[in-house]
Amino acid sequence: MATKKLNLSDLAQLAGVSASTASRALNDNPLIKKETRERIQALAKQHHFSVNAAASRLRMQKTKVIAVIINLEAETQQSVDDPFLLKVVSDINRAVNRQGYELLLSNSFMAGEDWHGYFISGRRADGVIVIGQGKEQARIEQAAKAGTPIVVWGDPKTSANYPIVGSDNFVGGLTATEHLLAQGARNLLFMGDPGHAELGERYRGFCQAVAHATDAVSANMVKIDITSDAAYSKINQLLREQGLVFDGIFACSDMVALGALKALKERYVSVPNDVRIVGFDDIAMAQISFPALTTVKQDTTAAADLLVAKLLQQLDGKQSDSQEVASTLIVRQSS
Amino acid sequence: MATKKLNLSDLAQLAGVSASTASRALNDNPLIKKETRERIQALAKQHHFSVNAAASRLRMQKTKVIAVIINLEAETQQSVDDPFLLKVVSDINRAVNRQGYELLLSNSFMAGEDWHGYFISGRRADGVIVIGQGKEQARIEQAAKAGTPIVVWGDPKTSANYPIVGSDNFVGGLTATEHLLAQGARNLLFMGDPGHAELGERYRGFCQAVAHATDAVSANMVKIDITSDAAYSKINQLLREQGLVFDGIFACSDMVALGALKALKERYVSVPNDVRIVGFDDIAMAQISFPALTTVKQDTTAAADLLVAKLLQQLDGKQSDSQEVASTLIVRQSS
DNA sequence: GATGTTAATGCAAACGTTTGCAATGGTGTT
DNA sequence: AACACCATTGCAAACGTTTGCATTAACATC
Repeated sequence: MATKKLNLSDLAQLAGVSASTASRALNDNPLIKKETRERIQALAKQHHFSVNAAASRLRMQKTKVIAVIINLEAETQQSVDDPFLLKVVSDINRAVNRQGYELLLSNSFMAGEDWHGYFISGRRADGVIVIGQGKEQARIEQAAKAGTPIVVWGDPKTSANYPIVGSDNFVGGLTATEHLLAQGARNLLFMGDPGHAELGERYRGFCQAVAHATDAVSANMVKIDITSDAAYSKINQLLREQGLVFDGIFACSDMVALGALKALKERYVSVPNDVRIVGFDDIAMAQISFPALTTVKQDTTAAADLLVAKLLQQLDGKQSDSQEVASTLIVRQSS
Repeated sequence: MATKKLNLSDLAQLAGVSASTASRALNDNPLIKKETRERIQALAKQHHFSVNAAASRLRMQKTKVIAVIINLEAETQQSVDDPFLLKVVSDINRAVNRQGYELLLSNSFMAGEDWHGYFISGRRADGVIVIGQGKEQARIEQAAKAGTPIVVWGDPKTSANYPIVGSDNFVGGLTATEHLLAQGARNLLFMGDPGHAELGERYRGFCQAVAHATDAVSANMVKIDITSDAAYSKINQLLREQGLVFDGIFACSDMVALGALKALKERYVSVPNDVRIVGFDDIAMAQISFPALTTVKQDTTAAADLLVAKLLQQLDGKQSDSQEVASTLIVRQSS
């Protein structure tokens, strides 16, 4: 049990200096004589002193905190545990820490409508990273307009008054679909929800590949939630009602792909012989599934670094724009 | 673009009252006449005013923030993206928010050695939730001894000076193994790392089931990292060097189980006919894998609520003890 | 020896809230 | 009419830093 709360003045007194000297010493300010600095720092360590962040933030007008908002529309229970989302959070956490910032994990529930008010005016964070554009960007736009330093993980093609970092979803969808065609699929199925910005781009890529195909190709789209459950039931329903009317699936996410895969395997449809499947994201499960899943890998690590870098730029008053990170097709056994 | 930073005094001036009245009004203090309160609250909303959290925390000596530390020893890149860990974080986030607290996501890197100094003395959080006991509990113990309000997700059987919430890993391991035996397995394999507190308990359950078996049973343990990759290579190695010397696997986590499953399928070992597999955690993938994975489900939602409740109790000065949450065997096709 | 120069440190204000206590005005009681 | 009482509001201090400016001491310059 600590005896009492030790503050900067107490520490200064112990060292026989003033609070200002102690403060400067702890911040390695060269104004203070080197040996004094080291003596005070040693004393601080010895007494387990640490600066009161609340006081420091109040005085400095900056928090050294970055808020991360997981931006899901319906906050559907399922999509929250999509491993991909959480991978993104994890990578951002790393990137944020590396820059000496802390990560405040938030969601629509806590932050409410007025992000600028809550985070920035409320001095809870210096900037905001939003994961997922969602279907409506009103709140993001409003926050940006209010002057919030903000960056978004989403589809960089979207024109916006804030920078967006994400994969080239169009090209990703295009190459995935071209791959399906090259593997001999002629009756394609897109599974996902094109109303969602990023998924819409993937669908556009899908359509373009189909349109430019040399052979006759049929293409369908089924709009489903981005969960493996939804994909599983949908495929079951299709097989039941229409039989095997497709021989290639481009799933908007790996979770969707894996749900579809399971339904097919249960009905003894051979993958990749009867149906070829390509997913998106390259979550850990993709290479562990059987057959291993062909997918479009998103470079979340690079993206996280970019997101943080662009946010810090804004904190420095500089402008920054949207940027794409590479997405690469990883061919495995499912196609 | 907001005109200028609006503070409480400004708002008070706009309302024609003093800052103290405004403060009380915003906090719904019944000292203030109801209509005055509502007038000020409306004014605050209208002007997008929000309280400066830094100042408030400084004055109140509490932050309304809870820090969550993901406590991985080697911080192995792999285990960080175990979906289960992130599911726990996600559930805790929900529970924390529900109690009106915010979640500061941290890790060993930021927090350093002295958790009490960093979080509590540093006024970054009011309490700490640690995910994972790890192999050495020195830092947790030290923080608890220093008076940090702290709770841990881990194995509740461990005796400690801080409350631990987690599944009954022993019983979980026991029932999983009994199930394997009941399904006819006689040559069992435990995959995991018993040096890890929770996994050690699961292994103890495993051993007990083996010891109490009526038939002659062989049991082996392979110590591996808790990743699907490690499991995959290990099973491959075993098959190559020794052939199929087991007919039942109890994997310490679903990720490990799925890695093993893949290796078996690739070598045309039939699951569950030749080998039965049981995992642990019940991550989303467990029911999507093929065959669907039998596993021991951990009730992370209930655990998260408990963790937060116990932490808040400590903030109220009350003591709280370790507690187990139910773990239930979910039988699927892999056994 | 007076003066300018530099290095090191201290003083005091400011950041924006919250809250104990005092003050005000109105109402009811005797 | 004097008093007590209550409801409502304001005053001012305190939370613990950081930093512009003033201060001090030491030392070199002319």
